[in-house]
Amino acid sequence: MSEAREALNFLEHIIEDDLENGYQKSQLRFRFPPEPNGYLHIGHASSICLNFGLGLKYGAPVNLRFDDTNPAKEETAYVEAIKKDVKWLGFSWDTERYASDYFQQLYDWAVQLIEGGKAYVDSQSSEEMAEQKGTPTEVGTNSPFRNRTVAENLALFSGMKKGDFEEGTHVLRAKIDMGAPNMLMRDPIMYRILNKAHHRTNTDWCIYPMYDWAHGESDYLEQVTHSLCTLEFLPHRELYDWFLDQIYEADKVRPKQREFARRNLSHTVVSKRKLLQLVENNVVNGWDDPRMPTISGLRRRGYTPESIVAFADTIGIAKRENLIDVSLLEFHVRDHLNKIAPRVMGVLNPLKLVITNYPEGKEEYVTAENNPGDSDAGFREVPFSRELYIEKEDFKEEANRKFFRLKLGGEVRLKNGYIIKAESCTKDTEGNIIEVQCTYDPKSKSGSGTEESLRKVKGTLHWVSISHAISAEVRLYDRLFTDESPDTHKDKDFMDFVNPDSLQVITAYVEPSLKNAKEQDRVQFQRMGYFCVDRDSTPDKLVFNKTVGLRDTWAKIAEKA
RNA sequence: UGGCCCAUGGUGUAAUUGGCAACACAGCUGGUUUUGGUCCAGUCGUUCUAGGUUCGAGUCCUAGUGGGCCAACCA
Repeated sequence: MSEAREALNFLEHIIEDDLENGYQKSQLRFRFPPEPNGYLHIGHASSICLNFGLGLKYGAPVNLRFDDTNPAKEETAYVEAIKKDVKWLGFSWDTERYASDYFQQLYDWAVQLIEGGKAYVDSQSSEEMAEQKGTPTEVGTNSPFRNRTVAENLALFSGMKKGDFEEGTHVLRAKIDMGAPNMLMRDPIMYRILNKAHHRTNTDWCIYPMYDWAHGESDYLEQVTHSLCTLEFLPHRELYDWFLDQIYEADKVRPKQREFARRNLSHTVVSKRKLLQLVENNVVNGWDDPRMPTISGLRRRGYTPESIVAFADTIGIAKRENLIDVSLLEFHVRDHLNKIAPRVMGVLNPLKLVITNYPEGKEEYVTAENNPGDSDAGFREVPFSRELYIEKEDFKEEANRKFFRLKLGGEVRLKNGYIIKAESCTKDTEGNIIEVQCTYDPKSKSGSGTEESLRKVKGTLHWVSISHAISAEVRLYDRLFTDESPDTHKDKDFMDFVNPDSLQVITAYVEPSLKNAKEQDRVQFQRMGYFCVDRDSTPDKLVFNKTVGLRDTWAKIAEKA
């Protein structure tokens, strides 16, 4: 059997090369390293799928490491939320680590650097240091403290650790090259004084390592082989390697940082800072608002983890800039929900329909298929009566041939029920249609096997029996931003593009089988879309979120006309 | 006035590493359908430009063009 060669992304090619050049497969190790300063979003999901996917592919462990080197912004609540999201996506980490686990080791290594003349304590203000840093086109100048003696540096650094100094008075810097073309190599800061309690180490420390000093060394301590991050860290790689050079021992695995392009989703923003802004300005109702591109928001919206993983697999990973259309994400959630979501009937925008020749007071049950694509899904009974609600958009007094719905004198089938014919309608004083009167063919009942029941009519409408229906709050969502790339405009702030109509709350009428629906239950309201039960739902009041609509060919036809 | 990264259909990614440019989505046509859904069949369309190396270039080289990143005691 010949097998087509599997398509690899560029990171997999790098790993395959490493495997050929001496790495043992058993040495492979990855990590997902979020900072616990916010909630994970769809971009992180992509990174999670990448790292954990690589782990699965190569049978390699993947650590979940919290990059918690800045106590000013980090909280335990975020740690818990992040763990929940990773688990929900279906991944398991090998060990749970924290950069803060390594504070002592990092400190000891820093002392070693000082002793080797590779680091010094600078006692200038940040403004002074920024000035000496130069610009991308101009070299920097050395700090007047650059040549402090080892003894002096050691004493000062130890004083910093003991809390002898105020914040901002001293920092520890690596002694590299103020003339380096790479700005990050111009004597980068390794430690700063921060009199803040850390969510894990509390007040044990008042000096904290910077990202660059902590990250690579953490990778090294965990013996991570491939440290994957986004492209904006590319210039950090030289520094990552320089720091590793200072402590690397030849018998250990030497981690390598490699960079990939961040995935950008259209009509949203994926930046913790900007998402936080949306939350703080009450543009949305919290991090898990169903309009948010956060994993918690997508979960509440009704997305399945499977659909998010499938999305991440489809878009792949590369180094070029990208803007992925959110409709691809929507495709994947439809694709999955189509397979698993039970079909039910719900009328979102009700119009009363009276069947004039149906006996008053009569009620009967019709049999409905739970999922036409899944023969194991079974059937249920739905109550039918003389007075029903249908969708307002499904009736017009007159319409052309393309309108496969109800019009005066026209026939249509009520899903799982009877064929009806619209006879007349009633309007209010403003001319709005408020009721439609129709007649039904008693012999046309679905599944009855009669000749009439087998008749083909062009349209099929969903409906609910008014006296049996349950009213429910339904939250409809539109794109959060009107622009496909709201945060890429130089002259405008992304907040200028917030869609004022991104949330619409309506009262809908749903079939009684939904009475005991539980939070997170996902259903398809036939012909309308996929919906899930929100956590605001109570036994007395059902609340649904619209996850995504069905593919809507009719909308395109209507648009053309 | 510097260094580095990137460029493949409308979108996102592939291309057996120099050998017939493919997959998914979107679009369009038709078929099936008691969801204008699903499913099925078909179809449209691509290597930024100019040189060079080569029997052969999306892939290698040079130049150009376009886009991005880099001057936080953030990560």
